[in-house]
Order: sequence, then C-alpha cells, then structure tokens
Amino acid sequence: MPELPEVESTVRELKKNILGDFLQDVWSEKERKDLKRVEGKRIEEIRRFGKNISFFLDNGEILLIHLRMTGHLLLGNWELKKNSATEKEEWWSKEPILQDKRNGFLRVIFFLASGKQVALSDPRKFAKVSLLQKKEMEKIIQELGPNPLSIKKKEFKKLFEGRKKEIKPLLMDQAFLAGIGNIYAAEILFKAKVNPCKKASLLKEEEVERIYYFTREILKKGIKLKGDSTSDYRLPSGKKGGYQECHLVYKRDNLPCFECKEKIKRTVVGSRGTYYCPSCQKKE
DNA sequence: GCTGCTGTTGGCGG
DNA sequence: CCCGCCAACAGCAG
Repeated sequence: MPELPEVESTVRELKKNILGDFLQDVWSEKERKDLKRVEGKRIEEIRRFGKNISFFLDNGEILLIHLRMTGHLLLGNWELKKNSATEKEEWWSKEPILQDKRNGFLRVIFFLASGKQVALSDPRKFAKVSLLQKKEMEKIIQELGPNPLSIKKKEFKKLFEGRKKEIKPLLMDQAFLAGIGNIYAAEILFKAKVNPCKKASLLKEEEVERIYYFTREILKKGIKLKGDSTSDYRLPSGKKGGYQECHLVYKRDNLPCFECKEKIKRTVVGSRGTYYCPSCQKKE
C-alpha cells in the first residue's frame, strides 16, 4: 500500500527522470477532457504531501495524484495498438516492465516531450488524478497533519493532548500526521512496544517519545528500502521495494515475535487488520 | 465458481 | 463532533 515511504520513493525517482520535462499528451482509459489542460506545460517541481504526489506546472496549476491502495506510477515506453476483435485498446510494452502483472493495469499515461512516459497502473481503479488550482492545492495541504519526518519532538508530543482515539487509527489519521498507513503503523507500534488499541490519552510520556522516535526510524527505513511491495506497489522503474522482506509484525500472524518468540496476533482495530505481539505490546 | 478479505479515503447515518 | 459502516473496485485465497 502506498504510504509515505512508497510515495517518497516514487517522487525521488520521478524527479531524477522527468523534472523540467514538458507534458505533451495524455491518454486515459476513462474520458478525462480536463486533463488535456496539462498539454504543453513544463513540470517545474515534484513534491510529496502526505501520500499525495504533486506536479507543479508552469501555468500555476498542480497535477495531483493520490495512489490510494493499488496505484503506482511507472516510467516506461509503451505503444498503443488496436485490438480488432474487441475494439478495445491494449497496451504493449517494449520493455520487460509489464512482465510483472501488477504493472499492467494502465489507466492513465502522460507522454513527455523527451519521449519518456509516465503511466498510472492501478488494478482496482481507486487512485485519484486531478488538476488543481493553487487555492485548491493549498486547502489540501492545510487539511493534512504535519510531516512525521520534519516535526520536532516537542510539537509531536503536543499533538497527543486530548486525543481520545486508539493510537493506531490516530497514527493513520492523515489530519493528525500525514503519510502513515496500515503497514507502517503496525511496525511503529511494535517497535515502540505500545498496544495498537490503547487510547492515545492514556499513553505515558515515554510511550509517546518512543512512538516519535520509531515513527521516524521506521519511515526512514521504509524509504531506504524504497518502499513495501507486499501488494501492488512498484517503483517507477517497475521494480519492487524491499520493506516486505523485513516486516516485524505486519502479515506475520502466528509467526514468532522477533523479540520474545510469542506468536504474533491479528485483530481488527478501527475496522483495519492489525498485527501485534500480545506479549511485547501489552495494554497496561 | 462463489464468497469474503484486502485497505485508502470520503460520505453517510446514528 | 465522533464513531462505525459502506462504497468505490478487482484480484485473489480458500
């Protein structure tokens, strides 16, 4: 699932390849006349806000992409061919990138002046692509919580004041902190030795401090390993990230805890699958 | 082949 | 305001 480390890895790889390039043409599976406005525009900046990817264009508009659950962006080289049998358009790749099935669900393709292409592959079609004015973008940024990688400890601790919610759904609340999702929330709370359903208001100061420290440590590790490809996420190159190789608790139910050998459990907290060690992450 | 699970976000209703 | 539930959708395990 694309969370902060996956989106950050995507943005970094895109910046290396297409910063300053010009958008020339757009193809989309669903009719998107509005996206035609990007044609001829230069990509002046590419930035991450929480789990959002934003392309700042030279006319002041912002192309915003949210990958939701199964979306990911690919750099590639495809050509469009007609399938006469169904009259449906099909994409064929010249590169081995599409040999990975996850990379074959192309919904939108941006053609750049350099000849490069950026495609959105998204099996479940949940990803959101929109073209925003500056004001609309500012509103989105304003509604997001702080960046967990830049907030200071003092400010972080303040966020918890008066919050009654369970800690895991709170960490995943994008208005509380921007960028944490189900996988990293579980990993962070395991390292911090905090039970995922403990009410935030009941957390001791040391617990909040550990959450602060390990939020940063785990997210940075996620970025270093270029994200988690447990599910559909791939880098723009089409390759997998590496975080799925070092899960501490996520998807490890019934396997021994790396700290105490107790069996990892799966429960549901805030209607999300939640993995934790019942012995290392006691509620009291 | 069918059912239910997966998990992000927004919208709805209690 | 806050919570839970569901829909958007499609692949996939059982």
